[in-house]
Amino acid sequence: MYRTHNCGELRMEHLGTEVVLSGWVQGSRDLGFMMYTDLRDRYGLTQLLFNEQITDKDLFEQARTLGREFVIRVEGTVIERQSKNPNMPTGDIEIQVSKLEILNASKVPPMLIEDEIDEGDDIRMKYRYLDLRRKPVQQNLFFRSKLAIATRAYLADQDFIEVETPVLIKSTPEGARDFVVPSRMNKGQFYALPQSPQTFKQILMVAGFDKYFQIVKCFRDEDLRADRQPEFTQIDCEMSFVTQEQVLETFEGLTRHLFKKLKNVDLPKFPRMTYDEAMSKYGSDKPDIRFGMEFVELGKEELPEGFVVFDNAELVVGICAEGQAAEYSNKDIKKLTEWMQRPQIGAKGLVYVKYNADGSVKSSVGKFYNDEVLKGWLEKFGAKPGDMLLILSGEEEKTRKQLNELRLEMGNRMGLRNPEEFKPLWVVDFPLLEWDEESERFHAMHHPFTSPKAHDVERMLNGDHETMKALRADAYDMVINGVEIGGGSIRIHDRELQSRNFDLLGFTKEEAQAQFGFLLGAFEYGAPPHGGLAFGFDRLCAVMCGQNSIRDFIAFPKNNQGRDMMIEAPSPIHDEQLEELCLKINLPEGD
RNA sequence: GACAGUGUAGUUCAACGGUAGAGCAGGGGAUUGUCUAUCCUCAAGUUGCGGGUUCGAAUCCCGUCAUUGUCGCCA
Repeated sequence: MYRTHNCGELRMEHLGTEVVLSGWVQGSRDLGFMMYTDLRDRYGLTQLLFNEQITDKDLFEQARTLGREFVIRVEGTVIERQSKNPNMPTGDIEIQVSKLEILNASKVPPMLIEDEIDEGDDIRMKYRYLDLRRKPVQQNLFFRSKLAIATRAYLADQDFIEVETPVLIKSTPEGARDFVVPSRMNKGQFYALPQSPQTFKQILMVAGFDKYFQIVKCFRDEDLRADRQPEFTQIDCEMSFVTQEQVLETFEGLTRHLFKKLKNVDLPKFPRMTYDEAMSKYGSDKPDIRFGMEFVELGKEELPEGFVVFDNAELVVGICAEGQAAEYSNKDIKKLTEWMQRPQIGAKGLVYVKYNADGSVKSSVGKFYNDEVLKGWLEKFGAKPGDMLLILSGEEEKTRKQLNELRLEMGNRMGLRNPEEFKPLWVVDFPLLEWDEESERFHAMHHPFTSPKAHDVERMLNGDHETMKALRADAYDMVINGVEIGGGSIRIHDRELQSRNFDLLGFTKEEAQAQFGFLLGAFEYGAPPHGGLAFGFDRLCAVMCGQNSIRDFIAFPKNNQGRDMMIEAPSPIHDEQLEELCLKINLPEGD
């Protein structure tokens, strides 16, 4: 037998008990006359004692050979510590070891298995099996497991059925780039890995399953970020005979349940915000509403002519940073301006107006506007003495986007983005279509099966180009703390409307038939009204734990280049494999 | 594809253009209750790689690779 107890459970009540423990050597403290060794497993740490006066001499010498991360099995007696450690759950007891067996020695590990993570990502990923021994990383994965189990339990209780959908499916040109898999039996042809089970879940609705969910891997071959992996997990859901309202209520219920169950947090009813409101107040379709600092636009009446930059701007808009007037010297403003001018943000400049504590006003555009005008701005922004306005101008869409970045940065600097605080909301009424200047055609903002709002159907069937841009969809996103957690829509279940949508998206009848014929076919045999959504499961884990990177919630994540540093994938394959698949590698020049 | 940062001992980081050094880890020793023990001591380097400038390069320049973050991209 390897163990009678784990390394986290022994207490004073076990005094005198003969126990067997197995685990990893965390480290040893050799005081000469006695030696302490910490034994670790997933449940905790237990101190082993080797005592000159009691321990057999050979056993003591054997204990001295133990190195970090050796796997050992010990037999011994639970005894009370003479000097207790109140900081550890097992700190009152220790094991007087009578027998030690080295199950497996270990090389000196390249990193310390301690809670504090100091190493760079590359070494952590290369030795992920060591990194995963760390408590904080293990806790993340336990959290993820509990979240998945709680999700299944909740949805199953609401009569959802979990159905697995295929991983080898068909490539479609819409949306993200597909990962493709060559088919040996169908030479020259390829499967694609699903970007999501979208069409399958709709088919399941046509089949009458009514309420479906799946915790499922999805694949997108796009560039990566801290919160984006090439393979990631969704809680994918679909329901029949529901309105948008019922979908939102169902999954707001799920989210509230998960926060209560895993974080003991009672979330309030989620506020709703239209896409247009989110864009005009926050410059983002995923606003972080843990703090205010909402956008305020300056119109013609507040902007007498004189400052040519503002005079010619499509939009002049700013935020009010409370109590920051005294915090920013000219030099700080200059640095902030340079930060805004980085190519990633691309602002041309940044205008400030300081409302000093003594009531005086100072501004970078003081030359162009008198104090009366500036005070008018301060009033419009609701500024108090001590506050500072930060104002941008330019093309409408770009300027909003830039100000969003500035607002978030100021929120960070001012400590307004508390990771322990959770502010969810629904963003609703997304546009149906998005005009793409490059390809000069419409893209589906959500996906090609998204239903327009009922009152927009008529306009969609008959309207002109500008009308199309203004169409709104029954599409919605759940946002928590500025992170898009999930999104979905009511789908089109009417074949005519779906055809029109494909039309608008620039599909010919033949293309639509070739890509989505199976779904269109299914829709001809009685498709129920349906809709659903998908949550980014990795992101939900990270947000609930107040972290930005999803990598620490994935057991074996990939790096920025999409490489698995531990198994060293992707990798070349053998010529025989290529031949079997009728593939030839044709690298571009220079590689 | 673009921008920025990083790359030095196993690891985390220092080092004005002038002898590459410290903490942790590791080896050896001391140590009568430690708990990230402590103290003494030893060992450890292609400064990512390739060029260039210079009397002299970890440091400056060019290229390249790796890595992180961001933009583009991600219906």
